[in-house]
Amino acid sequence: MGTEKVTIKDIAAEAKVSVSLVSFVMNNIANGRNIYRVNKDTAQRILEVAKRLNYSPNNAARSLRSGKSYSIGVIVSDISNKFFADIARCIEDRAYKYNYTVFFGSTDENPEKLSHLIEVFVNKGMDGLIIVPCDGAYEAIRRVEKSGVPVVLLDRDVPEQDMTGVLLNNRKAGMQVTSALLDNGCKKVEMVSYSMRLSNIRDREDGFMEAMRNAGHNVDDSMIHKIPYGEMDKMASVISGAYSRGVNGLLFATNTLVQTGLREICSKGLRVPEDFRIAAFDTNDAFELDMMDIIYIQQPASQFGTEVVDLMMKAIDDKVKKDNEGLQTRIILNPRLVEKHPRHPR
Amino acid sequence: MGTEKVTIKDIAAEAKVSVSLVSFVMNNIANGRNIYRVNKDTAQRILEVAKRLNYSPNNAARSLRSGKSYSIGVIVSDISNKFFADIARCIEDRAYKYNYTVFFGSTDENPEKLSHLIEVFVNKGMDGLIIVPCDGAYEAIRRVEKSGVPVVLLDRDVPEQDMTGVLLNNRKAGMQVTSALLDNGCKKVEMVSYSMRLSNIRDREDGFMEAMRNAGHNVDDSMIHKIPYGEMDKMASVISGAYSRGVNGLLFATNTLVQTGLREICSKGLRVPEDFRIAAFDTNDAFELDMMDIIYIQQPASQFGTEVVDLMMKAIDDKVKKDNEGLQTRIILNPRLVEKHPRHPR
DNA sequence: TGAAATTGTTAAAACGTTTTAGTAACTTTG
DNA sequence: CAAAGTTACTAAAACGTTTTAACAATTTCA
Repeated sequence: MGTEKVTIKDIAAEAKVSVSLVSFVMNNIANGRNIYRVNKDTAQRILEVAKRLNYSPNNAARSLRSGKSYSIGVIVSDISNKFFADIARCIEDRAYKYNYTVFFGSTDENPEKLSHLIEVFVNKGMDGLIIVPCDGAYEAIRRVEKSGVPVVLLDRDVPEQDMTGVLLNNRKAGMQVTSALLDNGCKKVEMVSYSMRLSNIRDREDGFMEAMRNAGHNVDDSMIHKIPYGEMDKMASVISGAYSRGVNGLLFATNTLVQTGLREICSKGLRVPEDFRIAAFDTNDAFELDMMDIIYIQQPASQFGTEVVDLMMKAIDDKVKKDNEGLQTRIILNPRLVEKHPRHPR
Repeated sequence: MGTEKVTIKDIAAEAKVSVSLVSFVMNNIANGRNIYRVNKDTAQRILEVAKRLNYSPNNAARSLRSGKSYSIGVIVSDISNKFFADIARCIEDRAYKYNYTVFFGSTDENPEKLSHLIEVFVNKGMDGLIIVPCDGAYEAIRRVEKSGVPVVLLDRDVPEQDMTGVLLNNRKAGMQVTSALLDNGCKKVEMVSYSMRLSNIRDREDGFMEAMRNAGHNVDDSMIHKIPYGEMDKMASVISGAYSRGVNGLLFATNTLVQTGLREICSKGLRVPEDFRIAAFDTNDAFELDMMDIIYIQQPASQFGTEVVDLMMKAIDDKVKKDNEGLQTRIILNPRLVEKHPRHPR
């Protein structure tokens, strides 16, 4: 019972041609090219038979022969984080258009996990890797790229080396969101960030500093509170410290930070926006709740997805053509500022 | 430069044996069996060489020859929904233990999309499909199962046919959460649900009705407000209707519904839990915010993941053994009630 | 002691594609 | 009208595994 798989051979028999010809037609005519000068009518006949028999190529055989897997690996820090989940879906949709499939993996900001995932994905024969770098994994990323596997960075940069990637203009975003806090009447603004050395976070911090300076504030490092990743319990003292210093505007560097920060603020019985006005980067299910009074930077998830896949396809293409050796492209996307002030703040 | 892929042939040459022997060893000895009576020492030597050369099997070749792809497809309604995202990660982790890889797809509750995904996944040669059924796609699911592809249901049942699957005891969950609302002093409780015919939602509704009856309330259908999927604008009138009728407890059937419901409640300037006490199923980033006063049913994501993958592995095994024809297993998980009442409600 | 069973190993076919190197059959050139 | 070129097609090798059938060499059995 069931799917007696129809192969290229069945089509060849049915259409009374050789398997080679069928292969040519499937690969080239179907895509608009005709570098193998096949007769128009024969090609048509083959395509018709293929459709009638409901042919679908055997991926394993195709991979084996061509050495390509028609799949890419995507390594993010946490696929269940809303920001990455949204991008993941866009990547998937875009890759589907190129007939590529996508595998996902999460590092939890752990460089060993990242190295492990790179190894697993390379061993599976992925044609390329889209990577969200984490602190301490830069060497591993450089190594796999040097070994000839196309790599495209996402969301964050790798220091001291130009690599192809798609990033947000985080500096600009940091300035925008800080200015918005100040414009909303905050006299004393501080920032809560991670201590990890990640390009996106550093750029957000720089943007914050610059906007503060531009607004005539004296700025120094003590205005940015850095929490080590995984030590969220430090948030309590950060919040109470800020409150005691009379801070009335808080900028959080990521959606995970703002989540914990808000929880802390609530559990202390403090109010938003009366005691603290809140601003953050990325989005979060909670922001959708209209009760939230918040300013945040929305990242263009679907642009991230399409651009990063397009870059990857180009990189894979260039590789088989041995073309473009050592050329890097980087795409910088623009942030979008969202201000939410519910009608009934109460 | 780089990964000159080492094959079984290289190992054979290095260890001075035939490729067949290497294959036997890799497939059987490595897994503890020795059905091919290979010499212990030879086997050891081969394994050592393999490790030294950092061998990793070519998946395409292995698939091609064996007819198995060592991959499974997972079709959920929306992979960016927190509930499914959490389960997805657990499925992935569990499948990895069996050396299987996982592909994901989202239906958005659209039966055509589901049929399409089934076709795509089957054509890709998946060894089995884990499916969250959506309304109207039951025929397609039965068909693919009949055609011989192992199918395991997740989260929801398919009516009028026993199929293998992992489900929550939604009836019990509905009773628990309704009782909790009543215990918290709600005198008049109603439910907001979807109009889709989904087993999990129907069971939750049944549980609600039963708990209400048990508590001595008169119940009828008008106490359950059914919103068509994708017509969330209907929420506004549901909320204001409930408010005008003096309802003070609301049970939402899913995390998407409660999200919209809360937004609506806030934007009307109503308060939680003073005006409405809120209860729901599934979780959500927003629930993590401690400001939320809410009662909800937590589903055991990691159990869902492990059980569903284990069932799948068994189904694939049974299939190659032509064993177990027509036998169905279903696993019913237990809900966990969470009550969150923040210390500083406002 | 000779036949039968067991152990350890290998050769070779097969899986479904892609791609190289060819070959007829025509058509164009000089 | 022969040489060169073009068009339309094919045979066959290759990709890296798994698995069947076979074969020595050794051990067990009667």
